[in-house]
Amino acid sequence: MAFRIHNTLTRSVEEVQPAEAGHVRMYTCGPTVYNFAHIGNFRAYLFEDLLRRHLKFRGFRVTQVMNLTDVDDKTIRSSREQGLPLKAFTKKYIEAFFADLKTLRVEPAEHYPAATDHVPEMIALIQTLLDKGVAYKSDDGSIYFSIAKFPGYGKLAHLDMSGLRSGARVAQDEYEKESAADFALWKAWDEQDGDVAWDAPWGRGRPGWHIECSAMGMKYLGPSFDLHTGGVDNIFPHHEDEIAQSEAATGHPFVKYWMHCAHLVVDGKKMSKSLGNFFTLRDLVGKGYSGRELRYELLATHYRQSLNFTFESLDAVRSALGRLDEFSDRLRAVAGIVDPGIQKTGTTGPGETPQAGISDPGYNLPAWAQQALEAFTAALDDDLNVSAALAALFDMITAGNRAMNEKTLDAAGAAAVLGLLQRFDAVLGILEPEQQQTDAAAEALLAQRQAARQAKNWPESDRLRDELKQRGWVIQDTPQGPKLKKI
RNA sequence: GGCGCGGUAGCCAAGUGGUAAGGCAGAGGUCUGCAAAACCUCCAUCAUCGGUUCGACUCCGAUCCGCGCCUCCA
Repeated sequence: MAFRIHNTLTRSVEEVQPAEAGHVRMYTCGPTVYNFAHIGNFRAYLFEDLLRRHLKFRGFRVTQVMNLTDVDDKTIRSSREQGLPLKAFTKKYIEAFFADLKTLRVEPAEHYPAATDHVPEMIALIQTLLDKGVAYKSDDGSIYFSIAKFPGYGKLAHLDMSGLRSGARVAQDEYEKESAADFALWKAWDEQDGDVAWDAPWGRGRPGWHIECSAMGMKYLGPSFDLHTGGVDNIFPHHEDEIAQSEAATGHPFVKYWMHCAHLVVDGKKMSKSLGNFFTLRDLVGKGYSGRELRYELLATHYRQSLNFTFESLDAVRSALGRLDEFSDRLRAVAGIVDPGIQKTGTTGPGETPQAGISDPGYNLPAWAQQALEAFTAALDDDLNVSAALAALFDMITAGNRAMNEKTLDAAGAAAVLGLLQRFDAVLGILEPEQQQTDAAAEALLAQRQAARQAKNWPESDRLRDELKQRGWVIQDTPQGPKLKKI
């Protein structure tokens, strides 16, 4: 089995074969840092994270670049409205972005280049395009790319540009372009830009949007690299234009595989502020959802399928994760690893922190776990079919719980399955629970209840259980003793 | 108008030319002092209408509905 992905360029599923064997170079379109990112944005970043993690799971070395677009119309406008220099304005949102990625357990990329730190590279690229005659300067001093000079234009979006040249849709204010579909490589300075400007050989101004990704992608990954991703809305014009300007400049194919994730909708509708269904990650964390829960919700749908975000399904995630945690706890108990979540009353305190061997997966794996590993791998190999991978995981949980009920899983087997879970989690990033804070008062009540139980004082025992429930804790009586779970 | 994606159980969501994964919720049962957790059992004929086929949810056509792109939105 090999890892196969859907390539937008060919509209077919292809095996991942990087130019350099075993090393994938990928460019993932990042945020425009003029605001807090919303959950739709993070759906894309989580898709990219899954891609990255599965590549690594498959043994590839990954070099990932994610750009930070810190100069564009909206960014300039907002920074001026707030009376802040561009860098000072974007700093806040860049920091928020990285904090949000951490909340969602996204693995860091190798490079996070900011557009404003790479203007010289962009100028050089534009100069090359001017020298080659595929770009031209308009009356106002802007530089445009002439799509008529690039025969392959439209190959990614599968657009036939001939129909667009009629001029019917040319906007009034775009008279300076030779063709309506030509796009800006460089925008001449105007008053609205304030002090946001750089000097180029052809005049003062700022780079167009598309050029940053070409310049930075090539700088960090080479003139030709393996993978480029983004949301479907980036296919045209952004990625189409990247291909045109990059390939026109270098004469080499820019990117081998293009992957695009579908959008997220909320309750079946496009997310918009006017509908009141627009959420940033921060909004949802504020409503009490954890990064882990949101990660699961945003990750569990296949990336090429539009994701219907609902609070109902987000609540379902909480239950599903609870079952995952329960399974890990049981495995640890069987493996003889003291679980910090299990409060043993009586002789054993929670002091011992054993480093019991999480053995190398593959050894001692029960048949059902081996089967799960194979199904899990095959699912993700098939264009990141994460839903099927999760199904394999849950099938394993059912089989594993059954084995533990029947006492057919020994300590070594349990340790091996724990090791397998860790391998799964290297890809999914959802299995490690959030730190559960301990509550001394609750533990005292738990001990009292245990004493009441030993005295067979059931009314008192039940009363204490109710009291704990009031405080947000539910009790589970296990063979290892009673356990507290946060509701 | 052009191009593209999708409509699968109460909700979320995979999938296949031969009679539908998984999760959540729900019902019954086992276990438990009672619970909780776990396990077992049950719970859909795949938008509609035609067609192709021995056989379609899966292929083709039409219709309805939802969503996206068609110049800077992941």
